[in-house]
Amino acid sequence: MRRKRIRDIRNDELVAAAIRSLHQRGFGSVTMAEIAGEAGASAASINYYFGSKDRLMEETMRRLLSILHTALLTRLAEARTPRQRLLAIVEANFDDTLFTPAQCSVWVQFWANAPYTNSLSRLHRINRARVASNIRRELRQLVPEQGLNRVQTTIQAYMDGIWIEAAQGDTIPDAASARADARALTELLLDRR
Amino acid sequence: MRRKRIRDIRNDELVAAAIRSLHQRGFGSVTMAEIAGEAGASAASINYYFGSKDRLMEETMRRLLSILHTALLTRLAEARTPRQRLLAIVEANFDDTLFTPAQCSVWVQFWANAPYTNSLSRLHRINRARVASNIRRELRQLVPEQGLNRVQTTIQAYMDGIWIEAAQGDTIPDAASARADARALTELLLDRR
DNA sequence: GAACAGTTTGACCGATTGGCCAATATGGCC
DNA sequence: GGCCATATTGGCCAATCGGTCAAACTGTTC
Repeated sequence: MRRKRIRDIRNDELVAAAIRSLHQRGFGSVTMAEIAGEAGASAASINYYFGSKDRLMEETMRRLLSILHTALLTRLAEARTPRQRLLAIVEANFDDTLFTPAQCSVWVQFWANAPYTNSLSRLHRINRARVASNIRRELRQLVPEQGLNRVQTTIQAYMDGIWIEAAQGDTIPDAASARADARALTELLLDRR
Repeated sequence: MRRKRIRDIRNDELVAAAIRSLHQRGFGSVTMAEIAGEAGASAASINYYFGSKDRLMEETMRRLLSILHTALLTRLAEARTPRQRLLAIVEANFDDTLFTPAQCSVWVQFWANAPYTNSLSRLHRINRARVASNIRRELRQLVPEQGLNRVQTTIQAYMDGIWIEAAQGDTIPDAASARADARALTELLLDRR
């Protein structure tokens, strides 16, 4: 077994610290010193490993996207029909590894700041388009053409809205019931349209 | 007719400039100089009229809430049945005066920053609770008790998600079709559950 | 233990920002 | 015109932050 390089260890530590710090302080006011402190390191080490604050933010967002991607692949592996694959896509967004207060919070922050940071904007646009494309691919075999666009938009808007609600923190997020609710709405849209 | 006081004129100008600036630069990076420049004034005048940047942000959010409230009252005045009142609440969120790129953008910024600013947090929590309460009041007469919670959550999540999509700017928001889509989803939830 | 690549940090710098203040301008009112 | 409350701004300051750099530390290899 290969030894883990220090570089990889520190990358993981700093990204994890960034997620916690973003959740606590917010994108607009979080500082490099806070993130470094959260990771038990110094602010300078962030520049040593990532080059700049922006790059750390970019890598943090890549981490979230990677978690979503992993959850999606795991669920897709067991899906056999278009209907099952669509539900896999929807439920992946509320996977236990993804639907936590801190990560929902960070995701909302990225939504708000993506339009104003080039690197984040690219990642965000690509991910959004990919999710939309995945949903539409399955929907084409499930609903008539003229309703496809609206069903896809509705599903995506609902998922985004649930994340917002979770990020507000007025209710503790429960991934399992979030999946059940999302599944219920999706099936309602499929069967009754 | 009373003459409009200069104070009121400047308040309106600066809040309008803040909305435009927030849309263009984002909450995290907008500066008092930019907002003042957008309004054709100096940065010091913001402190003269609002006392601080935070207070200007608070007043800006109050303005958005006020626009929503006005749109809601206008539509509620013509609603006679619980079903009509529920649709009035839903469609008010996509009123022509509210559902613009700039305002959607600003609203998302407030969502992201509300947890980290006391004054915004209060406003945000109050508004969210009020909208939820309004929806539930009508739903109680439209759906059975056990489904009430989920229908309300679904409607609110959908509306938030549509605003997020509009704020991303990949599609130009069309208030009329947004109302039609929201109405369609609401009616689907009412009739088929 | 010498040499070297990789790692870590304290100290510092330049740039930016929000807010303050004194000075000036404006405009009604007698 | 003179007076005064109101309105407006340029200049300034203290604080903060991201990023640089040289120095120090660590561990591995010969």
